[in-house]
Formats: sequence, C-alpha cells, structure tokens
Amino acid sequence: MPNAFIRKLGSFEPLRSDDREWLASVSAHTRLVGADQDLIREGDNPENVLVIVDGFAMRYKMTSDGRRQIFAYLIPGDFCDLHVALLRKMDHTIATLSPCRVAQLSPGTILELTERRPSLARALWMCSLVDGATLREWLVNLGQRSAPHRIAHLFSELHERMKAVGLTNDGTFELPLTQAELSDTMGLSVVHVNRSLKELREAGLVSLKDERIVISDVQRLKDYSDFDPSYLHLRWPQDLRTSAQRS
Amino acid sequence: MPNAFIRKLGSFEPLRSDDREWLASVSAHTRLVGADQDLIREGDNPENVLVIVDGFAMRYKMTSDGRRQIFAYLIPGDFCDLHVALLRKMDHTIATLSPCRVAQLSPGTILELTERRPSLARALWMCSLVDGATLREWLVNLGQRSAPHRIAHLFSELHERMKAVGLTNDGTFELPLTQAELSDTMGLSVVHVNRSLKELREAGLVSLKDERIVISDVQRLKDYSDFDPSYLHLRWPQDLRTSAQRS
DNA sequence: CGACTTTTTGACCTAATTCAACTAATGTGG
DNA sequence: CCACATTAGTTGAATTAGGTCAAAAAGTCG
Repeated sequence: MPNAFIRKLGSFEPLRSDDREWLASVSAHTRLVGADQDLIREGDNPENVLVIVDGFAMRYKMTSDGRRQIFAYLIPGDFCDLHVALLRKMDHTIATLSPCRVAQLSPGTILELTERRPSLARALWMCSLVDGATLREWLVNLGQRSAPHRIAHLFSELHERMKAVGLTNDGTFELPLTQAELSDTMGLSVVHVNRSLKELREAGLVSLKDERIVISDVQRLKDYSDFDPSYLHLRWPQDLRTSAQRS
Repeated sequence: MPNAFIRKLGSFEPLRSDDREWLASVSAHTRLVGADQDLIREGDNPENVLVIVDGFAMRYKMTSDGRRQIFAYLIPGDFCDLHVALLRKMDHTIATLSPCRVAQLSPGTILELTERRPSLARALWMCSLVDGATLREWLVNLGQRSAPHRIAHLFSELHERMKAVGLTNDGTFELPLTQAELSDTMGLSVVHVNRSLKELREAGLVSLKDERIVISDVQRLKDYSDFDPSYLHLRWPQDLRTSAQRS
C-alpha cells in the first residue's frame, strides 16, 4: 500500500512503477515530531523540503497584535515548502497539529526529481498550483460565506483531500483540531465557532468527537457549503484511483 | 525608461542589459483592451501568457449565489497566468478594471525565457511566489482585521507595489476602483466600505477622488494598518533602484 | 486527585448588513 | 450642449451576525 505522499502525486499524474519505488525510497526515512511543534519558523531558511507522511500540520502567521491566521492545513502527502529555495526566508510558520511523521527531501533529491523524473516534477508543480488555488478558495470562503457555511466548506475540502490520499472511511476521518484552531482559520471567535458547530450538528450535517469528524451525508454537506472540488484539480476520479491502486 | 514589466522583474533580480532589451522587445507588441472586459475566463485554457503593461485588472471568482470575491489586483508589470500550462483550465476569471495595454507572451517566448535566460526565469518564479505570499497576506487581512484597517492595509500594499514599478507620486497613484469592487475584495458590504472610507478620510489617512488615491502620510497609513512589506519580497530598496535605473 | 485545557452556555454589546432613499457624477443620443 | 438615463457615492434607520466577557461543564493528563 503506497504512502500518502505517493498517493497524492499519483492523483495528479499517472505514475510509473519505478517512480513509485523511487518515491517510496526517498520518503522512507522519516523523523517523528510531536504535536504543537514548529517545523519551520517565520524567518528560517530551511535546507530541506519537508513532506508530511503522517499527521496534521498547519501554516500560519501572527499579526502584530497577537492574532493568528491559519491559512493552510497540511495533511499526509503535503509538502511544506517547495519554494523556499528562492525566497531568502520563510514568511510564515509551519507547525504540527498532531504528532507527525516527516520525510526530508534533500536539495539533491529535489534536483534529481526535477531533472530526471519529469512526471514527478509535473506532479510537484501541480501541488504548488493546487496550494495556490486552495488559498484562493479560502479567500472566497472568508470573504463571502457565513460562519456555518464557511466551516462546512472547510470540512468538505478536508474530506475531499483526505479521500484523495485514502484516509477517509465514508464521511469519517481523523481531524485533530481544537475549536480555537478552527476559529483562527475561519476568522471567527471561538464562541461563535462553537455555536456554529452546534448548528451544523443539530442540522445533522457534521459532528466532531475525539479528534474525528463524522459527516453523515457527504453530498448534503457539499451542497450546503457550495463546495465545488474542481479547484483541487484531482485528475483521476476517486473510484478509478482506488481500484487501480490495489497492489 | 523601462516599462513596468521590466521594472518589476528588475525589482526581484538584477538584470543584465541584454535581458532588459530582450524583455523590451517581447513586450513591445501590445493590444489594447477596454475597461471591464474579461481577459481570461474561468474554464478557459489560454495559450499565451498575458502581461499587463499598462492599466489595472483583477482576478475574481463567483459563488453559486452570485457573490463575487476578488482575490488579486493586477497592476502594470503583473502576469496573468504563468501556471495555466499545467492546469487543464482556469479556475477563476481575470478581467480589466480600466483600459489596459496587454502583452502576449507565446509559449515559445516563455520557453526561451525559462531555458536560456536564467535570471529572468528566476524573476518569473519569484513573481508566482510573491503572488502566493500576497494571497496569504490577504487571508490574514480578511480573517483578522476590522473594516477600516483592512482597507488601509490593501491601500498600503498597492502603494508599495505601485512604487516598485515607478507609478507613484509620493503617496498618490492611480486607483480606478469603485466602492463595489472594494467591497467584493474586502468581504464587506458597499455601504460599510463607504463608511470606512469616510472614517479613513476623516482621520486624515487616505482620500479617493477621480480614480486616484492620495495618502497624506504613507508611513502613518502603514503603521495604522500593521503593514509589513516583507511578503512582497522586493529585493532592492526603492531609492537604490530608482537611481540605478536612470538611463 | 488536582491542574489545565477545551467545550459549552448565557447575557450583553458592537461591527457590519440590509433596505431605502437621496445626491452626485458620468455618459449617451438627439 | 442639453435632457435623460444610469452608475457611483452618501446617509439614515432598523436589524443581525458575530464578538466579548464570564463562568460552568467536561475532558485530559501528570
């Protein structure tokens, strides 16, 4: 069974088996990082590119008055910082939300990837494009939707992404977020997030318990939240991929 | 005097004079597009990369209930769609806000640029990284700041960007935005934008008139809006660049 | 068991929205 | 160049979504 990283790249490009094997070998060596640890800090200039193999992380930035805005969740298979080579320093922080297994890709590995494995390079580039598209969608979310719809949209997105790396069980998946983290994602107060979650729960749409989310009817949640998955650019329809991946 | 496109790339990388000349020649042929025209529509798969040589444009997306979120302003020197080669189709629309002069870079031009002009290629890549960073900053803006601060932050950013391409006159520059457009950018109602602008005006911070903005004291506006320009990654301090560019 | 964090709820407050009207611009055709 | 139509900006009044403060439950963990 391929790891999430391989699954993710595979959802953008059909991968040859030697590419899969190479990916498996370069991401085999992982280190464990506890929850709530900074992986890369604002101002750092990290050497290696990190990949979340397992666990949850986030990107965020603080304002000068101490408010925090989270602008991405990193789930298994996601990259931390493809771009950092060019920028002198990180303009935001990446931190774990739960214990994570993290693979480090050295500059040499990235070089081999970009120069000798074109389909992986394309998949990698796709990742950064999708990150951008996701950010745009989040802006739409914050700018245009009410609290409950906003939260529901986030959940729809996370469900879609988790499904793409094979980490859902129907509408259920791991989601180790506190309401404070949700509120810093959504530009809402904790109290209001709490009440909105209650509303969603009472509407029979979603419930959170024990770091897991349960979506009773995924399609209904997507309809409710006006979720259109096309911005995630997942090229291969879910069922196809799942069956093709049995090894 | 170099055009905005050359100035912009030059603000990321020191450019050799042959690179400058080449840029001038490939961006010499422009077409004129009137105000309020779509340059690229959601769903399109455009061949060429467009560069705004003159005028203002925006990126936006509609929600299914007819609300619009603007998530970028394109000012002279900005690219429309470096990435589109890989994605099957645009996931948002780009439209002009004022009459624009637009240069089209053919796939061949882009190829030459990426393969034979490394410093331009780096500058180009920087552009897309900065676009991403800007988007993140906008998310912070929508998520964490009150209406007047939010608007002030946008104005601070636009001032900085316009300055980088030599289009400011102290705190004054062209800004052909309606309040409706501002409201769709900021996730606010038109009425509230109007009142917030009044507040900023009465505080002596900014005034808008005749498609121009006047910032009486740029530093004061930046302080007010908690603006930190580092996310724009403008490598060369403004004064240096200006003097170096006298031809 | 305490100490601490997270969730939940109530009461109250305020930033922002909505609706509606009115004024000031801008533009268009005769 | 004016009359009329249309778009953009401004203001007031009423309403609401969301925030703040405070405190109680409910989990979590050494």
